[in-house]
Amino acid sequence: MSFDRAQVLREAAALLTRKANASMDEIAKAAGVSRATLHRYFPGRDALVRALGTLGIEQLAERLDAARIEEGDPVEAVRRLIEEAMPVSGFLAFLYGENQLYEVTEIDEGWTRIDERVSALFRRGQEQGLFRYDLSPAWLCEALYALIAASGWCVQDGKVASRDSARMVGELLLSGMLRERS
Amino acid sequence: MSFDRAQVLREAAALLTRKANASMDEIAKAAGVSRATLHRYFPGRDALVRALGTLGIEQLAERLDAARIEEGDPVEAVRRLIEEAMPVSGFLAFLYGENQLYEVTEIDEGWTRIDERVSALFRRGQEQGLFRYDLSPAWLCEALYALIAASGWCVQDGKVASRDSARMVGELLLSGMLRERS
DNA sequence: CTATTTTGAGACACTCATGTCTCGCTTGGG
DNA sequence: CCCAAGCGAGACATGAGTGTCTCAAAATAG
Repeated sequence: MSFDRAQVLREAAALLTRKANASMDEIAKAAGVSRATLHRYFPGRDALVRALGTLGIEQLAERLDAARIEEGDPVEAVRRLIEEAMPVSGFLAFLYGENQLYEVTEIDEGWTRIDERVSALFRRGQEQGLFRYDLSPAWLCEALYALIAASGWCVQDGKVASRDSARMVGELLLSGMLRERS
Repeated sequence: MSFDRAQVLREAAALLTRKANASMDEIAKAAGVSRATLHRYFPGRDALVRALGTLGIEQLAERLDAARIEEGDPVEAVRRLIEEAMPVSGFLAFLYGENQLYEVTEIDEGWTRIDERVSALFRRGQEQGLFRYDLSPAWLCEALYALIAASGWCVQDGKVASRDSARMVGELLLSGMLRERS
């Protein structure tokens, strides 16, 4: 039985999302490895959480690349971004609550880079006259994260179907909850 | 120096929002009381967190009453709700991340009651043809909480001005980020 | 002013998560 | 088949957080 680093990190993220202060023993059990082995690869809780943080950043950055948010129509770019980010919504929900991670410069810088890319998208949409000017890119950025995390929560809770989650987030963020005035 | 229960709970919530696993000693220091006194009124961490949970529920319920969400135009009711809930956004952000609280039946039931009231508001708006039918009340409910919590986070971070936060949430939730089609 | 109550500071033992170690077993390559 | 490497299980000490207690100081009531 070889050590699957990615699998362990996935299980750890899933558990820590549900139970923020789970012990290393619980994490090891959930990941299907012994506490000793877990400690061999992640020497200490900080190392594990930091690895989760950097992995989350990397995955999110990859999704931003895959969504090509710097290209084409901003509205469509936002929809692509949401569609791509939805599979990592669980991860994002975890990172969102682990506010101690922002004290790690490496992770804080990673978030700053991502924030800049997403904010640039919103700014581009504003400059093209598509997005409202009275909602700042920084706020839209945070709102996007919050809605994606919330949708991940809802899916995990059975309140929203998995295949609907991207549309729910996209429609609400872009068009709001009011009916179209025809 | 008398023991101000409400003040202690406020300080505890503020600290625990920033640092989820602060020690009882840190909480006591932040609240300006000794660890012994803190322990006299809240015998154990669970008791403190549970008190925070029930207080949050109570305050939120009071805000729902103050906003009179069962009366008048649903759109205006949503705006009133957001306006009223904003002062407790810090509390809500804390409760949102403390997922262990949902294991306490008392608190879980409190959330269920609040969810029902808010969902009823959204359903009423839908039945009056004001709100979109393709976004479920349950999802709108969660989205509202997420946006309020996110705005509280933004205000605390200096990304959004305090007096703008209610408008930011209300406009985004109701009308979305797209410019009006004129 | 005196008596009662309440609070703060600290000591103490206890629990639990953690870090580290050893040893036996399984797995896979030679 | 044998051997090296990796993993699991568990023991052990350590440290941080916690619950409980005592006693003196401070606040409050009478």
